[in-house]
Amino acid sequence: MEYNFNEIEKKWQQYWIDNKTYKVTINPEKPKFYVLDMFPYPSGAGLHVGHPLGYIASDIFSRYKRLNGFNVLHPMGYDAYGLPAEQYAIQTGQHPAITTENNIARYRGQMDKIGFSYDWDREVKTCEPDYYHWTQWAFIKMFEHYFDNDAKKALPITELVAHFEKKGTEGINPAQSEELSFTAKEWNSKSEKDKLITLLNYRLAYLADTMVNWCPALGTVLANDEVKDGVSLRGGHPVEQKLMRQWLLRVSAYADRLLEGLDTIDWSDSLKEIQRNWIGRSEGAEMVFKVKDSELEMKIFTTRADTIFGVTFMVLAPESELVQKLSKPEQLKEVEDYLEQTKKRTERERQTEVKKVSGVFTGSYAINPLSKEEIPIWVSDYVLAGYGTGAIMAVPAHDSRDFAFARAFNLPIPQVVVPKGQEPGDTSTWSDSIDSKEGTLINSGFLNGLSVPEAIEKTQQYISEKGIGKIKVNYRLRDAIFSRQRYWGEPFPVYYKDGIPYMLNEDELPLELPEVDKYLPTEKGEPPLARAKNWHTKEGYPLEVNTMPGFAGSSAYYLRYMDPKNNKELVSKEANSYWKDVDLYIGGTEHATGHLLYSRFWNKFLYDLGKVCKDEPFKKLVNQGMIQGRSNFVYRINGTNKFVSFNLKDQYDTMEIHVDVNIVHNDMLDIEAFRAWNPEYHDAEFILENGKYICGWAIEKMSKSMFNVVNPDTIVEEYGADTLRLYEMFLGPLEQSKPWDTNGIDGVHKFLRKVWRLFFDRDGKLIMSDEKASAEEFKVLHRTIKKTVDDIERFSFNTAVSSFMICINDLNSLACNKREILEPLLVIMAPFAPHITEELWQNLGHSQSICDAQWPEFNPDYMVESVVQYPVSFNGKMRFKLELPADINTKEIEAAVLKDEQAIKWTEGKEIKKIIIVPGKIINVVVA
RNA sequence: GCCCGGAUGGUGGAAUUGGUAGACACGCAGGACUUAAAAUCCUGUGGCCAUUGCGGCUGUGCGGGUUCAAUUCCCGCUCCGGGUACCA
Repeated sequence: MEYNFNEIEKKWQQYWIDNKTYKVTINPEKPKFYVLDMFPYPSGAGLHVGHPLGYIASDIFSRYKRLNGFNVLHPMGYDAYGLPAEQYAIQTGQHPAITTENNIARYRGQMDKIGFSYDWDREVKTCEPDYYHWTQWAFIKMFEHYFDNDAKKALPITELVAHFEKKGTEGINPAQSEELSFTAKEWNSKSEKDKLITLLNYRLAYLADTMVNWCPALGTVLANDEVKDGVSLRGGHPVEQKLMRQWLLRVSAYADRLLEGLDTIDWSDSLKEIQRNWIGRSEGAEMVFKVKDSELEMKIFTTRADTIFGVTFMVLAPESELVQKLSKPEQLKEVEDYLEQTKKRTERERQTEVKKVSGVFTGSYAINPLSKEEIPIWVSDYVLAGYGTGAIMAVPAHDSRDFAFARAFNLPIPQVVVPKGQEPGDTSTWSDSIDSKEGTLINSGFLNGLSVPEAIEKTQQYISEKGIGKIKVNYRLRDAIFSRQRYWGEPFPVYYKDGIPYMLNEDELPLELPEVDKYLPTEKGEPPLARAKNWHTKEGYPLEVNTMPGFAGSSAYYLRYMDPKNNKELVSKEANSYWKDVDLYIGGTEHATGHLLYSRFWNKFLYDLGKVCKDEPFKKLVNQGMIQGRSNFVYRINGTNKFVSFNLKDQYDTMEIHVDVNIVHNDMLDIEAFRAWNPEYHDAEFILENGKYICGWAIEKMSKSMFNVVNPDTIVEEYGADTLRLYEMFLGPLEQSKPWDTNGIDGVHKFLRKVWRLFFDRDGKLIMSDEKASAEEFKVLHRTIKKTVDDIERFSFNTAVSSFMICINDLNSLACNKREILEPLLVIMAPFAPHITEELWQNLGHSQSICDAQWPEFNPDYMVESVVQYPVSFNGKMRFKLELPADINTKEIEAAVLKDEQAIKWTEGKEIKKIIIVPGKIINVVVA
């Protein structure tokens, strides 16, 4: 009987379903372990071999933990809302719910064939009302809370209101959009409407007019993490800045906690670094510059207060409100022209034309609070409205942007910092600003002679005392825009009364997504939901027509898995206090600044509410690398239908053509399949080398257009799921990106057949012996157990697979068929190749699934050696090996080496200076 | 520009704490079995030199350094990948 993977895999996949092998429930008797995969967006293309890489790794870890006595939560679901389904709906008129459901079914089918140990009873789909009920619920809660900077947590907005009623804004420190200050009397005299408008300034979910990334092609706004290089991440469409009234989440309030939390979690350094950069904390000072002959003031943020004597002009962002106020009548026309001109530039142009200096003088002057000098105020788009205060003090000598600007407009460039070991220079000869992070202050009044850090300290002290400014921390992280002008997303639980937003009652949730006649904006340009009939409350108030963005549904899904059927709350106390947090999260780095930041924010908010018991949701995170495509090429001789093999192509004038990698094996073209692949090639002729047609290859992105997409189904059919699992792991380190290359897959498949033959003879008879195993056999087994444990624990699955190969090769040469050895071996291989091990396990007479077997304990006694093969080196170069008893001491080893014949040959005529002996490891003889 | 990774045979990769570089696998070459093929098994396989035997030299992107000993640590570069950017 041969290893019939098709039959075996089908059999066990059915067995696992029938026996609910992977169903998991709360069990206080056992320690919990939560292994999570980033759930997929079910696209129309189905899974390709890159997707399961992380799933296989997490599955191995889950099974490993289960065999070690843990109660393992290992769920899967779908991030089902999203743009592609809607785009498709627009084109075809098909309801996105239907295409999404179809795609999910396809994904599920593909995943089932790989033999994952998911508890499918816990499946979630973000587009189902039972699920988004809790997305909407969380939104209402955010609306009803504000962030208290002193308590460093979210508190009910009612507490803020109570404070306002008694003391106004006095003595309270809330996170806010705009710094407001009013007395209790002022608050109490506000109208109800005014109060509600004012409160939006504090709510964690709030409505505001903000500059948004508007993507005309997608007809929606996008969050910062959905935009890259001025184009949408999805589709690559241009994005422009637009002022719109939008829902936002006050993520910035949690900036400090998001930053500090990174120190407590086990994520890769690079990922933590990406998040740190994205949060972008910078300490500095906020300073006030008075405007000459005016009551107005300019507020700026700087990290380099020490360079204030080097300021020769001020710059406002074009979007700043001060621009209008500060522009003198004689300059107004010019300023307005400039604003018009910058408005026209898209974000993309603004970024690509970084070097192009532009700006306009307002006609106003500011007064340097320290030097009392009058300095001109300019407007330029190199200053961003969204960061700091939207205004800067320009220090041209020590900032390259300010330098370029000063040069372009002939503004003075005084040097104020001299780098260590240098003399003050003539700035008119400079081609760029000079670095000023270290050095000594000059031309700076009372700061002269101080070092940079001393000067920063002294200036900050001075401006605080004089009330010119204050020390301030700024963040790059901005609040997340939460509205999308699209159909296929969660509806907001919001209605409007007199233009003011109100939340639905919790008992009215979920607010289900309505049907619409078309998935397009209305004539008036309103989002698709405005087409829905009866889209208002019982009382007739209109409901919100925006929907939530993609990251809404993925921000708390890991909590829902703990208690997926609960219709009273997101997750019960009981379930949350048992499962707590995700112990291992595996997914791609592409979510570093989106999902992984938002869900940490979302979780921290729920933590503040007391709904979850952990401040950080994902204890350990591992990024799997991307699987790239490996394309194959054929070479057609120009003007013919003749194809020449790779190594002969230089002799002809050829054209490189992509060929479907599925009809190429080990770079060898299946000529018949090629002829059938495309009618154009039906009569193709070939120039072969050694009777074969060899294809060229290249590493490219896996995509349909390059014909290099490989589906897991194809591999499963040809080699089986166990081979696919082993091979994806064997390909290399999990975290590394690598091309999919099937050239080595025969090796792992051959390995599984060897395993099979250890159990069955040629006639399919089980050859299992109950004889006592030899010391040698035990040594092989226990060496493998130890290696496997070490490798799994450090996510080095590729070396674990090779240790299995070594083990099987060794047992083969020992002709070992002893139950004592093979049974534990099956258990340690089970996480990697669950089907074949189940089958063999059953053949050994077990009636229970191998999933519930016990992990064999490593016994070091079997590893003890009586002799050591010492490598003997001379001056660090290994020359020969010397077998010595393991229990002799250093002196004895030295003596043994010195009298060894080969050692004598190497030391002949030379002086032995030293002999280094690391017992059990190495001997190194140092000779002159 | 800045930050973070990485570079090892023809290929994917291994070497976990500074201690035998190239495990394991693919590919290739040769051989066994076979009428033949497939499957399977055996041998060899970093490079150069010597191959009549032992063997010798060299080698982990490049150039230095530390050390008895460096793929591993330090300094300086080159190239590749990722993140990020008029962030004041």
